[in-house]
Amino acid sequence: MSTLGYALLSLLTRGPATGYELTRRMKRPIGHFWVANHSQIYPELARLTEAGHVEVHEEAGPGPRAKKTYTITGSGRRALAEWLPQPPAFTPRSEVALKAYAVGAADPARMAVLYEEVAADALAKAAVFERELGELEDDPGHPNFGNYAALRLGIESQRGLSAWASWLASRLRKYAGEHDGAD
Amino acid sequence: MSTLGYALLSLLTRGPATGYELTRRMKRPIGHFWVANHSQIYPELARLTEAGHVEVHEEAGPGPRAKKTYTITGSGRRALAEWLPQPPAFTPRSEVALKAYAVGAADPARMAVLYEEVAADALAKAAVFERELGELEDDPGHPNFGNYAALRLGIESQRGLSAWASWLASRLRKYAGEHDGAD
DNA sequence: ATTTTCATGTAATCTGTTACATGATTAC
DNA sequence: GTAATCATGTAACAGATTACATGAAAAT
Repeated sequence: MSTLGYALLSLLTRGPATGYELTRRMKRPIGHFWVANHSQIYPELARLTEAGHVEVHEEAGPGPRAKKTYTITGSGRRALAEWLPQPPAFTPRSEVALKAYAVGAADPARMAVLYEEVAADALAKAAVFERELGELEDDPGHPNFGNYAALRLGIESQRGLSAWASWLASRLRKYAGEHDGAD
Repeated sequence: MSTLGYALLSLLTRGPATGYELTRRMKRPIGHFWVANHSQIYPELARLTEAGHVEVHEEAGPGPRAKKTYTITGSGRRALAEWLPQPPAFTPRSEVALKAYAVGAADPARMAVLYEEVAADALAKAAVFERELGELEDDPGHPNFGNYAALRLGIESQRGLSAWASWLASRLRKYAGEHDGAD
């Protein structure tokens, strides 16, 4: 099964939902860490249904097609519980880091502006996460502890990114100041 | 142009290379932040050549085909210099965070083991980056400053990840201790 | 009246992974 | 002699993005 399948099962542990609702749930807070759009979600839900990991309840919908509400099954819960403790796959693909690697190929003053923006954006994101965190409990027994744990990772990451971007921006600013007009 | 194209141009700012060599250069240190395999790289080099961003020099190769050495052109440098200061795209897709979000659906003792491993792996990675950093200069004027900057981001990220994973592991350990046998 | 929300799907395209395929040279 | 390294490609498949397509109900 694909990671998206597990992501949908994870969302369905919070309660039954339609494909439309899952598309929205993919945004807050899980969308900060995993994104998918409806054109990916609908076919994946069909696959999960065929595999017996979810069950569908159909009703008359607002549009031309039936509204389908999905519920996670025992088989779905078991599949999720087996996948979770396995070492997470990590495919490094960070455009921020890639641009840093190539930073010498661009104008340092312009790159300083970029990293000042990156630092500010990261702090703003951290603040958003912080606000969301305030509504949750730091208790592994609470059903929303997963949201809490994921948000804490987000805050940690964004703060680290902001600190790094500030450092790089100041280095580039200083260098640009020392070398402008002279080259 | 795709991000992979810019990644290859970035590598070529460090000097001419064959597709084979670029495949290896994609590993240390850039591969910590951006990965690609040769089956992606060869067609992309053909596209870059057609676009005029790189130039090819052909020689007799060890195998049945000619060995091709690629050099970045002025057009390639310009394309790279224009791309770099633009806000980096960020597609959140973190399996670690996704698993944290669903942590309540698995056995807490097993998940504690997972996050202890994640914490240890992250520290090990940070140590590798640290060693690579030792050979580089903290000076924007130095041609390898990009490597330095990227590695510092890697160290920052891995340390943050490790701290977070340790926190989560201890929370889960404590919870598992309080609740084992009782459920 | 127009826009947003709810609701579901398909098609085309792009990107990325895994596997297949060839063959010389060098190291063990 | 066997394995690793150097070197380049293609094909099949999987995963993700953008665009196309429909239509009711509610809000502005």
